Amino acid sequence: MVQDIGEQLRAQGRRMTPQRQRVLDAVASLAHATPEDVVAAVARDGGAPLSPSTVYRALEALESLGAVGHTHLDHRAPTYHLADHADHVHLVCRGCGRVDQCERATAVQFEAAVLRSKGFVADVTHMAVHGWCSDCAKKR
Amino acid sequence: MVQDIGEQLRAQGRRMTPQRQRVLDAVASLAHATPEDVVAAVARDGGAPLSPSTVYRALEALESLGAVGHTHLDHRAPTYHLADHADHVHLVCRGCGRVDQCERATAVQFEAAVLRSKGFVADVTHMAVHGWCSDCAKKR
DNA sequence: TTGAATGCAAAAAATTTGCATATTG
DNA sequence: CAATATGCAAATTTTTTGCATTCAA
Repeated sequence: MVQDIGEQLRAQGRRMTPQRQRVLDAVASLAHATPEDVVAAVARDGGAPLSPSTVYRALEALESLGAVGHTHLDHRAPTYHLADHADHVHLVCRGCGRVDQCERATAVQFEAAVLRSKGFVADVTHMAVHGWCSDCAKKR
Repeated sequence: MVQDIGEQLRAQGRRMTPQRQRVLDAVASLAHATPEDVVAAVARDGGAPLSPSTVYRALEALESLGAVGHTHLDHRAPTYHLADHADHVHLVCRGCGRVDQCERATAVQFEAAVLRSKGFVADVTHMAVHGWCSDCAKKR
C-alpha cells in the first residue's frame, strides 16, 4: 500500500521525494494530524525541518492520490489520516474536547435514509459530529 | 422571541445596541450567513457599515444568549442562523457545492445508536455532512 | 536533461486584540 | 455616571503563492 505510492506518483508524471515520504510517515504514525502537527512531527524525525508550504503541498499530493484523506474535527484544522484509516465517524465532545469514534456502520441507516429521501450520497466520515461525551453529559 | 433578546442581554448586565439589532436582523434574513456575509448585509441595510470586529463580537454575544447558533458547512466559514432555524442537517455537495438539508429526524436512529454504544449525545446539526448530491452522483 | 518539487519570503485571508471614544442603562 | 460596546488599527494565525534553486527520473 504505502510503498507503491511512489509508483502511483510516477505514473502521473509526478515524483516521490524524501519529503513526501516523511510527511506520509508522519501522517501514518500520528493517525490524526493537522498540517501543523505534521510540520512538528517531521521536525522531530531526525531530518531537517520541512517548510510549511512543502507539507501543505505534500498533503495535497498524497490526498489527490487517495493515499491520505482528511476530516474536520472542528472549524480550525483539517486532520489528515491514511486513507485506510478512514472508516469511522468522529465524535468531538464540546465539554472536554475529547475525540472518540464509532464505526461507520453506526450510520448506515442514516446514510440510507438520506439517499432515499434526497438522493444524497453521504460521507459521514468527512466532518465530525459534535456533542457531549457520556462523562460531560452527566455533568449537565 | 427576537424582541426580548434585549431584555436577556440587560438581565446579564449587557446591552442591546443598534449594531447588534442589525446583525440579528441580517442573520434572520440571510438564514445561513458567514460573518463576512453579515458584514456585507449590514452594509446594505441603510445604516453605516459595521466594523468586522463589531460583527464578530455581536455574533458571539447573540450566540452566548442562545439567540443564534452556527453550523460549519465547510472548513473555512461558520454560518450563523437563528436558533429556531437549527433543526436540520446540512448536506454539502462536493461536486457542485450546493447545500441541501434534511430533517433532523432522519438522523434519530444514528443519534440513538451513538448514545447506546458510546453514551455520546450527538448534535448532528452542528457540522454538515459532505457527499454527492443526486445530480453529481449520477455523473460519476 | 528537464520539468516537478522544495524552500524561502512575501502575500492573502480570516480573526482577534488593544485601546481611546462613544453609548447604554 | 459607570461600565459596556464600538471602531480602528495593529497583531495573530493559517494557508497560499511567486520564484530561484535543487533534484528525481
